[in-house]
Amino acid sequence: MTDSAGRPARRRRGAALEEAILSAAAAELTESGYAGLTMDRVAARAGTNKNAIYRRWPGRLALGIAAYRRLATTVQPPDTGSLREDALELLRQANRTWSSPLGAVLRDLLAAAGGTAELLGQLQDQSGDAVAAPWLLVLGRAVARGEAAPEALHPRVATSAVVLLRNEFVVRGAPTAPDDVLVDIVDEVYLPLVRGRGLAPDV
Amino acid sequence: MTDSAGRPARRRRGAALEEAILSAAAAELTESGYAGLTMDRVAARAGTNKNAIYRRWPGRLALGIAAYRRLATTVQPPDTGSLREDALELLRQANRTWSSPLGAVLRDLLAAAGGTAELLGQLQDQSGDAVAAPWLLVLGRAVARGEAAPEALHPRVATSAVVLLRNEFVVRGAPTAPDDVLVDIVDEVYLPLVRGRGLAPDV
DNA sequence: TCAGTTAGGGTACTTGCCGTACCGTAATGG
DNA sequence: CCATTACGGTACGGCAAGTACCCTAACTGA
Repeated sequence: MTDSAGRPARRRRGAALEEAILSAAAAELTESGYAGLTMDRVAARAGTNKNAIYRRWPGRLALGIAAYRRLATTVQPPDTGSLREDALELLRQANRTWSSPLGAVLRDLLAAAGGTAELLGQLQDQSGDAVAAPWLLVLGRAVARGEAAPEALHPRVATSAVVLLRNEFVVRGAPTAPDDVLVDIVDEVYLPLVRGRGLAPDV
Repeated sequence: MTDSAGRPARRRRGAALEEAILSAAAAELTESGYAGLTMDRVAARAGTNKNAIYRRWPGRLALGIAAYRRLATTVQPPDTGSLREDALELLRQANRTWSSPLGAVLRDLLAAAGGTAELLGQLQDQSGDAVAAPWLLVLGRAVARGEAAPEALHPRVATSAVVLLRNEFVVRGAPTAPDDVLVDIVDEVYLPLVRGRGLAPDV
């Protein structure tokens, strides 16, 4: 016996079923966003039912986060030899991510997690620490080249550009940030910040 | 005839009814947050029914935004004579706002508006432009005192501190940001940024 | 003053989705 | 080969958004 999709009647269990559920949830997430991620649809798409889902995840949000994790792409740290170009490239990558449908998903998940540190932590790999690493890498090279002050190797300083960019998405409803904005952030904020430190400590 | 709350049986219309609805919605928002803002409860609390609400606002989100606007407090720009203290005070005000129940409401509303520029614009008065003004004011005074470079009078530069603080709330689930973080933002990012500009234009 | 019009009030209903419960049965492991 | 576990099917209960009607109070202007 096979169903209409040709799925064998063989009953899946354990990892195989979990894989099918996550895959279906990820597909729903990309097609319809988090708002369209309903338990019924995921179950139907995975060829199973809600029991199997609730046995693995406590609710819709947890499933959404788990499904998102397999969609998130990792950042590729550039190495152009110029801090300005490296920073712009990182911002452009971030801009592409945030302005893609996946960016909307991530924003919805962050909002749904809304202060639940436990769940937020599972997203932080993609939105927090995983973001800081490439910036510190790029900035470290710039420091070695003398393009930036060593004091700038500070997580908050290093990631300030991408935080400012994210603000564009949160406050403006911009579907995508124009390249001007990225250039502005780099030239008006980021480069002056990482270069011009240690000027006059006490004013 | 009066109902159990003592409301006169006189049927309210127009502005009076709208006021009652907004007032009820604002109360629900403060007590139960945006998640607890249901049309039925607002209608019951206002002593009316959902018809009157839907005749004025297209949906729950629009009502939530309208109700939020009457809860939002305006920023009081400090003038301590020191940019560092002014900036810290502005950050502390922002920190109080974001960490209050109202902050959670604002975050939920921003998320629910999620890219709808039209609705987002109605919140922008509270989260965007209204934020920039006091920072530019404070920074303008600092420039006059010689505490900051004139080039720093740029909206993106002037508001960078508060944007970084907001990031703490979005990424970490922190209910409130420790004062250390505010000091860190001011000393490690903001002051170096607004002071140390115009160092070496071409590197 | 008195129709005629507008806008509230009351209520019931449809739809959608989360989360739960129950039961029969296939898969698995000893 | 049987006991146990986990999946499939299905049916609910609950809640909230949004819609549809109908009745009636409040306003409007001739």
